[in-house]
Amino acid sequence: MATATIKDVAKEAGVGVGTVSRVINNSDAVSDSTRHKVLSAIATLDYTPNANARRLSLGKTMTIAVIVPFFTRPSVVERLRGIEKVLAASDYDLILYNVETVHRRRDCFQNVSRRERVDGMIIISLMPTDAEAERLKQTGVPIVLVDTHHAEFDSIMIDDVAGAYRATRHLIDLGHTKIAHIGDFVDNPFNFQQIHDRYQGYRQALKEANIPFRADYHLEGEHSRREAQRLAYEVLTNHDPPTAIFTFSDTQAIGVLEAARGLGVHVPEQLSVIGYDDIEIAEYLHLTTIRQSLFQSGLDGGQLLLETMAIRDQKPQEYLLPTELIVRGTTAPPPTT
Amino acid sequence: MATATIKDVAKEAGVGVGTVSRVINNSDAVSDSTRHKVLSAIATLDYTPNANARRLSLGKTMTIAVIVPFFTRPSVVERLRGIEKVLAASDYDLILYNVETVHRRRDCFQNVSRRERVDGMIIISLMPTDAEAERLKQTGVPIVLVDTHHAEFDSIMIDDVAGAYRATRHLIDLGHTKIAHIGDFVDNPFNFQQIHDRYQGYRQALKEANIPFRADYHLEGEHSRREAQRLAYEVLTNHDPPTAIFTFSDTQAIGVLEAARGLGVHVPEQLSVIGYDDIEIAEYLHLTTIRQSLFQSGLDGGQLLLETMAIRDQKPQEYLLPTELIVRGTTAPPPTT
DNA sequence: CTGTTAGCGCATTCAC
DNA sequence: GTGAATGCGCTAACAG
Repeated sequence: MATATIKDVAKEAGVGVGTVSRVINNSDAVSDSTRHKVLSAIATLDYTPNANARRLSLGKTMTIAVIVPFFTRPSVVERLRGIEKVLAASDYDLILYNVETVHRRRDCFQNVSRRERVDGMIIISLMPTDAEAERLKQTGVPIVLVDTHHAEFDSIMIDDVAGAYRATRHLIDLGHTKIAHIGDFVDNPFNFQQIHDRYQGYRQALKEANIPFRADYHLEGEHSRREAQRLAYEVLTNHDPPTAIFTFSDTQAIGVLEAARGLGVHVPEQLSVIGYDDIEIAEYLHLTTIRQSLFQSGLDGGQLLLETMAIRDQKPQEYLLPTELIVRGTTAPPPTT
Repeated sequence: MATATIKDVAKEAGVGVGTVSRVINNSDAVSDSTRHKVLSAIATLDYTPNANARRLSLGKTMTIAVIVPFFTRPSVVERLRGIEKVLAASDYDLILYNVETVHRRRDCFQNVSRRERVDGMIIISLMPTDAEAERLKQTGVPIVLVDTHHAEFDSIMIDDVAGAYRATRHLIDLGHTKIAHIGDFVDNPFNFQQIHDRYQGYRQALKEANIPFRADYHLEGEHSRREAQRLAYEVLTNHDPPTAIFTFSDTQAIGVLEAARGLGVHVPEQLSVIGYDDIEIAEYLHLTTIRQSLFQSGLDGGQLLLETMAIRDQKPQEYLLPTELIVRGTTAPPPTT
């Protein structure tokens, strides 16, 4: 209980602490006989090195921080899983910072990377401002961005403009012209760039098809099924309702489906719905959506960080992950009224 | 970049390191004038204390470990969120250990609590064996169990036997007698007690109603929607199919719903389905289920750990969280053939 | 009130 | 090969 230290082991084995340290770290400069003595001393004392002391001495923490917004969202969980998977296979521990408020966001950005608390850092979906990036960079800890981007750092990106374009385009190709978009607040304190990008993709597809943008078809609200349902209800009971709705996420698409069900409007006969992410439940719901490589982005991000920590001082690497249109049962040509 | 140390600050401010340490730790034994000097020195040097050195000196790590199986499962994520919430409000960091293999389970149980790596530990859903408990106890780190139990530790439990009993009973009250149960493997290497408990609750309700247990109505499989779907398909295409199915989780219930849909059997007219957990999507799916306090269990677990770490050496506390039957649209009386 | 000093537990020179 | 000494950065106890 009074956990043994390296000194105890040294005494027990009748050697110096240096020697013990050497066998712990697999130094080859130890004779087999003494190594054996030390090993058995370690065993009888049930000794484990104190990680803190080790880290202090080494100047490394063997932990990497992951900063993630709303980690309970299905899409985020998938990314996290990817990161966790590569980290679990390494010697690094993962410390999780969940941010659900701007205050917490600021706090994490300012403090986590400092205090030699971590050897590396992964930031998911939260785009650093230039000022934040500058500060982050100064701390010297390797950072990789997943699902977001900044010139100063490594990043695994998803082309959300293209993804949203593709979604909208799918609707247009089906014959729709009255296409609404339900998303989060484009201007948001978290600096979620994805919201802006997907909105842009939507606008772009519209423009390209010469479909005038209608402000009353662009609804913004907090990210939740409930809120999306409310917004969908609003636009669907409009005097001139849309025949298709593209949502920022599958979660929101489900809210739209719910609103439609409540209103008795049939999907996809009377209303087409397309989401974004392709979360697991989407398949069961026959939801047409844009698939992005959620899990893969986490995997890649973790991998990239590990590499960056090893090499150091390279110029930032950027990877772009593809999106894919998954056509299922919630989209169809508009009603031929 | 060459991060300033407490010594630099002391020199800059023209004081001793002890004084700097005092102002950092808000000791009141510092005059306002010197405190001010130190503070400004800290500011100009952009100094942040090295957390590692601090921890080594203090003998505390200010981090707590959370060991969680399959953290991507919706129910688990909810619990995790509860824990994260109380930890974020404290000064403790959360380090996450996800276990998806028995090997990893063993590794976590054996090593995480040692090496003064953490000040406390929360184990979710994984029941320690007596041997493991013994070992864990010896490390001296406070531990609380969430959604599982052991006499040696604090725990936040859910009465799964009662929950499963309630679910089965609901079906029986509706008039069903041909009730199947789809769950995980009762004998599993992770030592998930919940599987056993829910199975017991099912058996108990059956017995109490004098409904003989049928082995062919008890299906076991890996925990996933897909597998549950497969099992449901199997039992539903049986020569004498059940009229109701109780599943270990909502996720599996969705698989059952999917199988029913594929087979063209109507829910709830021809088949009743009841799940367990009441995950978010359950409401949208009109799934009848047993609600357990997922988020709350995390909250309580985190809180309990914080308290235990402060008080120390109390006898283990046990809390039991309630379950609740949520009747929605997937259960009804059996068909009156 | 404040400067000085002795560890915290381990890794790493440097001599032997 | 191996033991002893030095330092990682900080806190706490001890003088003053």
